[in-house]
Formats: sequence, C-alpha cells, structure tokens
Amino acid sequence: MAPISAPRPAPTLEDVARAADVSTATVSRCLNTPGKVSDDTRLRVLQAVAALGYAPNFGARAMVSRRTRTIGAVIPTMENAIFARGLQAFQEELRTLGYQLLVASSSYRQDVEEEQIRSLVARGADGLLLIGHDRAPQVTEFLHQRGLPVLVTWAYDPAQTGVSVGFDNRRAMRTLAENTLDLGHREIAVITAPLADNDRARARVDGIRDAIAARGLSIEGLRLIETDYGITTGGDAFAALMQTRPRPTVVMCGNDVLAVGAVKRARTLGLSVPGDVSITGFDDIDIASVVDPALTTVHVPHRAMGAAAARCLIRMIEENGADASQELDAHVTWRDSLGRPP
Amino acid sequence: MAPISAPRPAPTLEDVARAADVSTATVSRCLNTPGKVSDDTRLRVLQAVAALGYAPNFGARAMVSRRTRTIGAVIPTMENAIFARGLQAFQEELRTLGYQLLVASSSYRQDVEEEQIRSLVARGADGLLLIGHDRAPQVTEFLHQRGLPVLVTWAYDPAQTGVSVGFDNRRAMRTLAENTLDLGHREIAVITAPLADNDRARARVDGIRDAIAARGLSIEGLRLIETDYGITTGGDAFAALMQTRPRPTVVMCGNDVLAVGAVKRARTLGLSVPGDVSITGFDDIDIASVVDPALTTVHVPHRAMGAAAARCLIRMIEENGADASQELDAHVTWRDSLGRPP
DNA sequence: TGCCTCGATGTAAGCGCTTGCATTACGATA
DNA sequence: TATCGTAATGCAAGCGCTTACATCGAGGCA
Repeated sequence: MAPISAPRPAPTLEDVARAADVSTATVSRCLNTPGKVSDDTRLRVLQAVAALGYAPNFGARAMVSRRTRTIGAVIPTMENAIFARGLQAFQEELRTLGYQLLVASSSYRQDVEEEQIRSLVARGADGLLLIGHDRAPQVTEFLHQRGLPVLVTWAYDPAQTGVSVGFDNRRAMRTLAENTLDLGHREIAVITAPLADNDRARARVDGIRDAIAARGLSIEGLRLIETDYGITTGGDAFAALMQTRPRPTVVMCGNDVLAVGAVKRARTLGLSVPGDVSITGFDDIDIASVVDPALTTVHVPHRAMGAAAARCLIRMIEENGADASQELDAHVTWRDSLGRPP
Repeated sequence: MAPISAPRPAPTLEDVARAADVSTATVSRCLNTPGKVSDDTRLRVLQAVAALGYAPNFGARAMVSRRTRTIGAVIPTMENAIFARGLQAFQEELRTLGYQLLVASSSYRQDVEEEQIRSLVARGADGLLLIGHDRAPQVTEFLHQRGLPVLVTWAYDPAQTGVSVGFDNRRAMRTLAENTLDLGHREIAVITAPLADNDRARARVDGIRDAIAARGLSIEGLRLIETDYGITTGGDAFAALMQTRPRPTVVMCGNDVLAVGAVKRARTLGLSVPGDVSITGFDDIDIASVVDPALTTVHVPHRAMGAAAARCLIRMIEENGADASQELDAHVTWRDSLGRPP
C-alpha cells in the first residue's frame, strides 16, 4: 500500500509569479510571447516554472482563449485496422502541430455518432475529423452554425459539399471491377458491409455496377450480401454465395477482412482460389498479404491520408479558411486471389 | 462554396437565463440539481435551453468543478491490433460511464510517453491509463504528487506497486515455453521487440528463460534477436536465426506480428512449419489464425481487459480509493505452427 | 536640461460557470 | 394577527488565465 500523501494542488500562475517576484501577466507573457519579456526576467520565471512543476490549467486557458488545441475524431471503430492506422498517423501529425486528439467511436451507428459529435463539440474541440459523408442533416446544420471546422475523410466524393481528404471509393472499385471483367468474369457476386449509413460501402458497390453497366452488361445477375465486419461473417456470406446458381466465378468483397474470411472459407469448402473462384478485397491492410493466396485488392494510403487530414484540418483552424478538398490515389494492388474464370 | 455565415457564438448560461427570465444560478441548478428548482421554472428553463441549443462551456465547467470527465490514455501505437482492440473496448465502456477518451501514442518511446502524460494531465484528465510498468521515476513521482488515479494495463506483475489490470506476461510465456520443451525442443531461438523500456517484452523473454532453467537446462544456447514491430522485420530476424548452428528447432516470437513474418519467411526459404521448424506467437490477434499454418500462440483477452480497466479506473476516480489490481487469464491457444522437432 | 519615445512591467477586467449565502414570499403555527 | 420555518430564487465571489491599457524608467534628441 503506497503511503497516502495529500495530493498537492497544482501550482497556479500566481504561485509562479510569487516565486519569481513578478506579476502574473509577466509569467503569462513569458510562456506565450517570450519576445515581450526581458532576458533575465524570462530566465527567472522559467526557473520558477521548472521548480514548481507548473503546467497551465487547461480549463482556464480554454475559457479565455477560446481554443483548446484539441481535435475531435469520431471513427466507426478502432478495431478496424484501416481506421487505427490512419488515426495513428493523424495523431502523430497532430502532435507535431501541437494538438491533442480526442477520440470517440460510433460502432457504425449514426445516432451514436451524433451523440459523440455533440459531446466533442461541447468539450471545446477546435475542429472535427469525421469519416464519410453520411450524416443526419441536423448534425451538419449544427456543425455549420457553430462555425466549426470539419473535415471528412476516408472518402472523396466530388458530388458532396464540405472539405474532404480521401480517395474516390467508387472509382477505385470500378477500376478493380473492370480488371475483373477484362479477365472474363461474368458471374459476379459481392459481399459488402451494411450499406445503410455508410456512403463508402455504397460507393464501392456502385463502382462495381458502373463497370458492369459501362460494358453494356446486365446488372440484374449481380448477387450481393450485406454482412457485418468480420472474418467469420465474410466466410458465411461466401458460403451462401457459393450455393447460388450459376455459381459466381468471382466474389468481390467490400473490404479485406470480409475477403480474408471468404478465402479461408473457400479452402474449407475445398475450392481453389483463384482456380475455382476468384476473390478480391479492398483496403490493403496487413492481413491481405498474409492470407494464402494473397489478396488482389485496392491499396488505400491510410497513413498518408491521416497525415494529410491533420495538416488540412489545422490549416482550416488556424487560417480559418475553407481549405480545398484533396484527393489521394487508391490503386489496384495485384496479388494472387484474382485470376481467370474457370 | 457554402455560403459564409458568421459563426454564431455559442449561447451561454446567461443567454439562457435571460430567455427564461431567471438568474444564471437557477439555470445552473436546473441542469445540475433539478430537484432544487420548482417544476414550472425548470420547464421554462429547459425550453430555453432547447430553443437556444445551449451546451455548457467545457472549459468553464472544468475550471470550477475541477473535473473533466475525461480519461487520458497513452499507448505505444494504435497500429498494433492488440492496443487498438483493447482501447476500443476501453472507450466503449468509458462511454457508458459518461466519460470521454483522450488518446496519445508514444511510438514506444519513453520520452514521448512522458511528454504525453504531462500534456494529458495539464488537460485535466481525471485519470490515466498507461501500458506497462516501465517508466522514469520522475514521472511516477509527478503523477503520485498530483494524486491522479493511474491504472497500468497490458501487464500484471505482482512485484510492481500501483494498480494494474492485466495478465502475467512472464507466466503465460513460461507455460508456452514449457509446452515447447515438452515436445522435445532443445534448440530454441527467440525473436522479440526491443527490450529496453518494455517490461512486457522482457517479461515474456524471462518466461522462456524460467522454463528452460526449471528443466535444469542451460540458458546459454538461447539465441535472441531484438527487432522492431513488423512482418518484414520478423521475417528478417527469422532468416538470420536460421543461419545459426545448431539450427533452432523452434523460434518463439514475442508477438504474433513477428511470428507471422517468421512463418511467411519460412515458406520463402523452403522450410516447412512445423515440419522443419516450429514457430510460436503471442497475443492471438486475427492475423494469427489467418496465416498458414495458423499460429500456436498465447491468447490475451484484449477486449475484456479494456473494459475491466475502464471500470476499475472510474471506480478509482469516483470512489477515490486505490482499487485492487486484477489479473486476467492468458492461456495457450493450440493451432498448427508448433510441433515436434524434426 | 526638458520632453518624447519606446520597451518592460504591472493592474485589473473579464471569460462562463458553480455555489455559499442572502433574500424573498409563502403558508403554518401560536 | 404576529412570528417563524421553509422552499425557491437571486447575488456575487471566485476558479486560473489572457490581454488591453496604464505606468514606469531609461535613453535620445533638441
């Protein structure tokens, strides 16, 4: 049992001022605008700061300066590697810019997201990072009237208003689908995350439809299963699709995790990939190259996106301008899970 | 371009008071201690609150109440699935308890961790979640004199002071090593994350040594490579170990990512796992069961640990007691990468 | 020498909120 | 009817900080 010592109250500006024998204003200036203070005063003050272990009180500073140097982010879940990785880069960049990250996750639920957004705003976040465009109008309205800088990421949709840093999910998936069609596939099935409230997932499916339509082929035969994020759920969806007739020659998955589930299940079912059936992913997370056969997927520059988002958002805050949206490249990465139809 | 509307300043308590024709004190009471206000006043005030879209100013409230309902967490990196998953659970539990999560990452660097800890404290975190016990004494001292509740997790070491919620890395790895020895392995090699500043990594290696020593075998021959977290780095280390003579019959890895790298490289080198060489992991993240052959590893209850940590920390804060440490079970999960020596 | 300029410092007014204490109005009690 | 207790409300201090403005002193210049 550690000895119980009365928690010493944190030293205040006034304590420092007294120790250095100056006014609180001077201490404040030392810390914020060192140029306005003479060298020896500054030295004295800084020594007092160090001696007392002084750290400015966040609440007080926030109240008077109307800034918190805190950025709020609401992501669906950290458990998904694509968000974790991008968020890590976002946070690292934020740190170099002198900001902290306040994170909340919505578990892909729009109502939770709204609650989290309001909470972050109430906590004085100077800016918000949000994933995708799908959002109730009253939330957008709320944010807009608060005049709070908001950056949307993990998506870049020219049709949407608002600043975003991301990639074009629809176009990227369309390219992959075109490659699939070029190989001769005609029986296409899709496994996707639930489409409601998820513009990225919808865009990816739309990309597949675009490719099919552009070839003058019929969209009718396109089989599609929506299922929750997970390796097992992906496998189950795959098994179900393999029961349909004519049997799909390729299963395009909305993300790598579902695709990995499909690949694993294919092996269980005694199907060779891509010999009997091809499978594609999306995101290019680690797992995509670990699974056997390695996934042909769409590579998304998660880290670059996170870092770019941080810079863009801070620019919006500090130069309070509506920064321009930024599109990053997401390209097909060829590995082994996509081949010619049997 | 969205129409530029001057950001309306957030309404204050006083605005609400004026609208409801009461004093600010009454509004404050309505929000915090509704019982002390008459029914019709309360109704009037709440209507005004809704009409104005009032939300209390966080800084002001924090300053006067000395609470922020914010928990700070410093983790090595979100990119590592084991932290991301646990943190997600931690955050979800926090949310149900009415707290927000402030996250920082240290990139496994002690100096960065210290900086982040100080920053979180300055921001008024009501409590801190930290990973592992390794920390400069001045940091522990700082935290202690601040009287701030601190919970250590991802580790449970009976020899350490301070409250922790975690598992015994050393004992878990010792068990796995004993299983390995039981299978007849005598040429053991180890790939680990850098040991400096990482008590979990050291504990795992010590667990292996314990097992060997307990069998009366010599520790001398134990080959060990420290390398950064990553699939590729794990593979490189594996390749290097395979050059040593006598060639290891088993490579025990400090975590699953390194182990996956080793397994993939073994295939490249034309070695069969576990026919020619066995490989073990630690953590049991998704990737462990995706790789082929699937990893024999130590299963860590990341989600349960995160949730338990949240409950424990909040208890420490709200009942300001030194809660008891909690040990969770981490057990060996048998899959295919560990077999008899050739 | 006297006046002005300018850099360094101090003074004090809030920022928006909570809360101890004072005040008010009412019904109950004697 | 005079007195008192009580519930509801208001008043105002103060949390720790930033910053506009006032003050002071030391050169520089005529």
